Amino acid sequence: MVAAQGIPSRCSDCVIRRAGLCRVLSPEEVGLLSTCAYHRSFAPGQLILRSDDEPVFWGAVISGVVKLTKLLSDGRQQIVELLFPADFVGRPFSRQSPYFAEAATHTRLCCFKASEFEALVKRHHALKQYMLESALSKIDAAHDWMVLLGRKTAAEKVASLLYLLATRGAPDQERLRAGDPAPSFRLHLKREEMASFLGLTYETVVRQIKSLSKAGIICLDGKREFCVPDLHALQRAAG
Amino acid sequence: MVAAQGIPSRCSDCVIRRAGLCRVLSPEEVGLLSTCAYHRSFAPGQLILRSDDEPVFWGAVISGVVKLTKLLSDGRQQIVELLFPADFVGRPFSRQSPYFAEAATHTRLCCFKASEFEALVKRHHALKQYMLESALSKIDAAHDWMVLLGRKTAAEKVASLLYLLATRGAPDQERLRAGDPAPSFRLHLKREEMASFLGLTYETVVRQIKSLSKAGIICLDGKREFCVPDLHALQRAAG
DNA sequence: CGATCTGTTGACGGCAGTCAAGTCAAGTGG
DNA sequence: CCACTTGACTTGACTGCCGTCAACAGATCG
Repeated sequence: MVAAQGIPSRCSDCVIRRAGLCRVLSPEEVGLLSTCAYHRSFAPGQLILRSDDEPVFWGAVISGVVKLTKLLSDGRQQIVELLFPADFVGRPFSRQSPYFAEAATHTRLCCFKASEFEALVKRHHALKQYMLESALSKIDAAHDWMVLLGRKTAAEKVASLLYLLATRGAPDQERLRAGDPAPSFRLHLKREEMASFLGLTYETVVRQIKSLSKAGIICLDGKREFCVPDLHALQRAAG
Repeated sequence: MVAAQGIPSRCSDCVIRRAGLCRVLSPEEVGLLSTCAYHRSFAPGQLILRSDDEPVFWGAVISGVVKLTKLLSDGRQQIVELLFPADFVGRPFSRQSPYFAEAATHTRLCCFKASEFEALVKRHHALKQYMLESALSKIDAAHDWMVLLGRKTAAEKVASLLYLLATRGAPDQERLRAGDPAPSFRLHLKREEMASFLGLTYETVVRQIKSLSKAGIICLDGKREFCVPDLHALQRAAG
């Protein structure tokens, strides 16, 4: 765990005050949480949590993208989840983190002590209800991703990821919706990270992006800027 | 949903009274639940919940194995989870089931009304805490399976599934542990179901089982009876 | 300027999918 | 009891998708 300067947070004017877990907290509960909360920044590639470590803090993503990864003993790696702003980082009620959490982009977290958060969850039922419903949603998302990993072709996998990032991976105002006039969006992941999330190699990701681009389903502007002329076409390509 | 005879349950002498969600319920809470609980039997292959339907009941597995499956629009299928005795069946706090639930073996469920169970969860904090912790565990398991689907070879996938079934898929007293003297255990899944869970075809599963058997890591007795001479060897073969 | 990181492209090969045929056991019905 | 069907499983031949390996291009940076 890397030492970092703690900046006291003021929740009332926080950009995620009305989203994620903070949304369900009453002003008093936010006050309680904010007494032990502080902000931290992470550079791209920087480790946030180490697998098997006992985490000392958890947090909420304020900005940036966090990837959760697991390793096989011989080094093969799989990204198992991507976290976006307002998502919760950490695994309550376990002594060991089941995965590595790593900043994919420059990332800001609102952190709080693990023990104090667990106590808060146990006492505050709206928060516990939120944690439960959000865990159930994450199970649904994991199941969807298992279908992708087990049954989709490389082309469908890449299309699925681009669709996900276009519709979910950006701040609300930047998200694409059906009918939008082909705005571009920025890809926050490297080719290698896309591959690691999709169960592919990065060469295959490169080839499939090129193939989608040739088919006119996406257009590239540089390496990281995409536009999607027809969101439905992308969705169809995703299977 | 197939009509079936309801049999009033008596929880106190139920085989799963001390496991799963029933374990965390006080006698009074069990009493409350049992007023709306009834047992149902399902034949192998019989549908329990249909994807996109609004479920009218949820339940707990008393005996048997339940598979949760998802479909792609062209019919490709993926099993996303297997449920064993004491596991909870259903997706609370959602109007639509995200998957099909189907009996893999002859199965008995203890069913209760969806609405009454949700109300019970909202009021009883020990139950809500159990549902939360069990949801978080299921996320961990789903993540592990994503690593399998994304990164493991066919041989490792089959070995992983056999390891899982040997150590988790049987009633407590039949589970294998390291050092046990190679007892045999019964495989409850068809080759096709194994393939569907592993992201493979059933021909590949057949070939990999044969290959593990030739390597002496497992031995076959008929098609469904397995023994594992060395559990560690199987674990190593699982990657 | 070289070093490093990220991304691209091509050649080649192998793992696992596809297609097809065949075995075996359990049922079913005359 | 036998002929037939059905479902589960096995095996072989072939193919192709995607992984592997290698070279290279472009950007960034000290």
